[in-house]
Amino acid sequence: MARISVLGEQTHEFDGVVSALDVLRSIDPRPKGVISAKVNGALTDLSALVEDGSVVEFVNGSSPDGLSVIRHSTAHVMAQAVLELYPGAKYAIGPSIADGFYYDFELPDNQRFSDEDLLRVETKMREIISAKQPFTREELSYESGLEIFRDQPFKTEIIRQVQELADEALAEGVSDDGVSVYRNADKFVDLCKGPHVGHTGQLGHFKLLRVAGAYWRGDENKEQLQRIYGTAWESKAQLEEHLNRLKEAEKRDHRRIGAEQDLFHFPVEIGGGLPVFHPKGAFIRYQMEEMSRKAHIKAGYQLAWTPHIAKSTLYEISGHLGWYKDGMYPPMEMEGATYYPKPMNCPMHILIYRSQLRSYRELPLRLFEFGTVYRFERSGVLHGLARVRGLTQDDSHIFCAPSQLADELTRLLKFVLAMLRSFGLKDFEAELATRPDKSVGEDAEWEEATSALKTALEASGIPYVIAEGEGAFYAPKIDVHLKDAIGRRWQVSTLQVDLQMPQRFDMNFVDNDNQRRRPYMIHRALFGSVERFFAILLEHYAGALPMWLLMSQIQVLPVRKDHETYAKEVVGRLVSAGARAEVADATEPLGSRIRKAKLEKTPYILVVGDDDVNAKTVGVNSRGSETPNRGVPLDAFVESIKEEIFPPDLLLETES
RNA sequence: GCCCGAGUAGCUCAGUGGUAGAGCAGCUCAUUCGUAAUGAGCAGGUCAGGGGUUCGAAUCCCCUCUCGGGCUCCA
Repeated sequence: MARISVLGEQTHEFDGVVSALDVLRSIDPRPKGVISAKVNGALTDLSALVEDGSVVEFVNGSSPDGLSVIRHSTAHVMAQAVLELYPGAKYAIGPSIADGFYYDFELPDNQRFSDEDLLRVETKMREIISAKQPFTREELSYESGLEIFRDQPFKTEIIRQVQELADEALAEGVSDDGVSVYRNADKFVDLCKGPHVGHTGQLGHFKLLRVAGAYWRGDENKEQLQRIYGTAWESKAQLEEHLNRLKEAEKRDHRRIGAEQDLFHFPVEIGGGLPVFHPKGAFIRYQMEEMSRKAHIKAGYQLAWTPHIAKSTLYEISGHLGWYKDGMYPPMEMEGATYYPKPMNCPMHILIYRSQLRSYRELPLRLFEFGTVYRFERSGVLHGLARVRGLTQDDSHIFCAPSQLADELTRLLKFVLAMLRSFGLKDFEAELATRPDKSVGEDAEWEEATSALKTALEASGIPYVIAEGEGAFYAPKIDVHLKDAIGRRWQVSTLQVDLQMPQRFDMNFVDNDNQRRRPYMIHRALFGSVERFFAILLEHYAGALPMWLLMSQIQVLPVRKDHETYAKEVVGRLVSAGARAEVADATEPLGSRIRKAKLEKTPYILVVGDDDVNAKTVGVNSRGSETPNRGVPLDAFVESIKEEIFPPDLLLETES
């Protein structure tokens, strides 16, 4: 007799041994969509036996756990297909990942996958899927495992490393008692912890996406394997939706929009990762920066300005030459001194602080600068504006008394979120990154700084997770992530409590008891880098940026040449109301000019013809709307756009 | 940096060993039009660069550069 509770239902009783599947069938003779089970909270095969007294929960293919099982099983099918097509291929690991899966291979004779090969692999996978091969689990000793995989160096390496890599190996199917493997129909066996779907027929809504290189165990000193990425879903509809999302993401690619809208480019003559901004792009930057500067000044920051290069001494004191020399541009020699392009602004801001004796009355002292820094990024990591070699940080350094730390961080995080929200971004998550293994400083300091960051996070009300050991070597930090319009996460702002620089630069202030004390230092980038934030905005808005950022907000289109006088009058009204508007001369047909203006994503296209000249009206085409709104009185239109032509007023938002 | 892929007009692309092509964009002229492409003409190329094979190379081979997808890295 076995008594099994089903989550959300009553307890069932069975004679003898039962599997999760038996339990499921006792509830529903023809269950649909269930592909896995959780027994006492642990994800397991439906075929797994369930002990007396267990609590069982069934996992649907559309749930996150269910999708992960489908993806992992699809990865196995892919490995089976590759091994059949390439006898002698070595296979490494094949986990499920966000939206899909991958599997790493080493093909015999140094063969490489091509895009056509992916189609062949897909075809083979579909054969395996139609064959409805069952996934069967076996538990083996280490010795049997090593025997089965004697020709598979990656598998045997995983098994052998069980002692020193116990945790990692656990995820690959190695446990203290031995190893588990999964077989499909005697044709394929893989070292695997599971669970899997019952048989391959439960799979099928997948697509192989691309082939890429990947290092064995993620170590660039080890061999490079070939990785195939794929995506897999429970239903055809979900798969198609995902493929559409990928297409949508491609359309939103900021590099594509940047070219289409003539915003920026990367001249080869200048070098990789070094963008130039064209007039329209530069105007957007200008608006971003001006809005930000004004907000900072209102929020009690003082502006700073610092040069682009400095003597090596500065970076010896700051420690950058010790920790990050590889990421710095190489030095220049001049008159016996060695200069480096700056990789960070903080040492220079510290020198401003240190230029005089500071009183506790001056604290918190908040310095702010759009500081351009240069970092040597390896060629393969460059990615449009999102990863460049010359970037402008909206960088601030706040120096405060220890007692002010928690309040200052709370205030700062609120400011950061208000600024991000004023760009129309709404969905935030944060990570609190704690002390890494490779770090400097006293435990007590780390403890204090980390707890101050936590206080700020709690006060902000945004969700956060702890990223254990992910802090910088000198500081715990908060990283703010945002979700864009199509659900992608981007890391933007970072707040760090520096435990090193104040000591390295021997900073101090005179406290109210006339004693000299060490100030605390907070580093903060809000956009992160202006370039990257620019890219995020372009992708979030799919190129249709908020009106206040744009150089051209309104285009006025006279129907015929003889309407141009009135069109100019309209532009005059708009400009005196503070908008940026221009006339598109009637040299081309109206339809053609409308099309052009719409492709440029102009927020408002005003068409003026005979009726409008007589009635002092405009025909309004709003961005995103298909149908024009004709005969709008000019005064009413000007009134309606009064808000959106100007940058949002951040101070109002921070106070509310 | 490493693996794979791709570079043809400003952009999107066709051209697989035999005279370098189209559409859009640009320029000129004509057209004056009420909501997503008016017409005609002109101009535009070291086929990424270099080397090789060949009677002949955009096309085949080698090297380099740049870009893309990943990996590693990201103060």
